[in-house]
Amino acid sequence: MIRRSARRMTRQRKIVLEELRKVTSHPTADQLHQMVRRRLPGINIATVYRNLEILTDEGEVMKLDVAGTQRRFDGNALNHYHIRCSRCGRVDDVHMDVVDSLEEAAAKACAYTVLSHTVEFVGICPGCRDGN
Amino acid sequence: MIRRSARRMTRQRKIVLEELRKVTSHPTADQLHQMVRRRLPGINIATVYRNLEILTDEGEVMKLDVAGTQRRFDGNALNHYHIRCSRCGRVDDVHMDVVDSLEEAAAKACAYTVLSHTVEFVGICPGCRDGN
DNA sequence: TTGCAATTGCGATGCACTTGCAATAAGAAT
DNA sequence: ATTCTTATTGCAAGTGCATCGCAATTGCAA
Repeated sequence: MIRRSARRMTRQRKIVLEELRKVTSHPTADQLHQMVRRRLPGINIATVYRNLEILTDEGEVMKLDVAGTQRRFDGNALNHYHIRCSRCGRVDDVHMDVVDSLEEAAAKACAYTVLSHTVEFVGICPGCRDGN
Repeated sequence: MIRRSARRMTRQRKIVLEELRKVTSHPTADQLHQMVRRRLPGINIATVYRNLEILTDEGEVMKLDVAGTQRRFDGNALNHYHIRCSRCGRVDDVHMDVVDSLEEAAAKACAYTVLSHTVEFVGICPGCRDGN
């Protein structure tokens, strides 16, 4: 019988999750590493990556593979849309309804079994637009 | 006066574009490199990358920065949606209408100037589903 | 034909992420 | 509490994709 290995709630994993949940920004792994380091100075970046992978796997957090740039992470695992600033790379949530009907439309339009969808908007953030 | 440098249609650039237009798949840079190499054995991968960058810039082709995987390229620069197989990584077009109203909704829901959007579906392709 | 900047090929480099491995430490069993 | 198993960690080295510096080449306008 295939048994998935028991997960342990290590200090590292706990703090990675706490710090990610604490912010509404979408930090990259190394930004989060900096944040976590303030509470756990010795933690290694590889550990942060490994835990983010596991937490994503468990559905606790969300991995954002945003267009061609560095991966970012989101403490909110519910599907929601994002917008990325094409000038500074910043990523924000877009507080609009998720359009689940897109998936039905896609299912009709291709031969795949559709599982999920993501929407990414690209634009200019207020900071960049208003010149800073 | 700022003058963007004059572009030259080199043999390399021409063939990169032709090969990419020739297929409906969404090759990665190195897949395209292989294809181009059959006609131009000496071409370097860096040249392929540079040309894809320039052609994207000119709106001739589209760069697909698909979720966390290797970058892919699309000979069709008009906005359309894609679906990625979560098992094999293959990417296909989804022949459904582009929902431009998403951008209006996003504009209302955040403070950005919205420029564009992309939708990516994730699913299981027929080949993987039907067991191969 | 000439001049020259855009482009190429090549190797080196960068960057983000992953992995192998020995040491450490959760947390279940005793 | 103590023991035991094995998941997890820190570290360093490794990967893979993409980019860069530079000298040589080549479009192409004059």
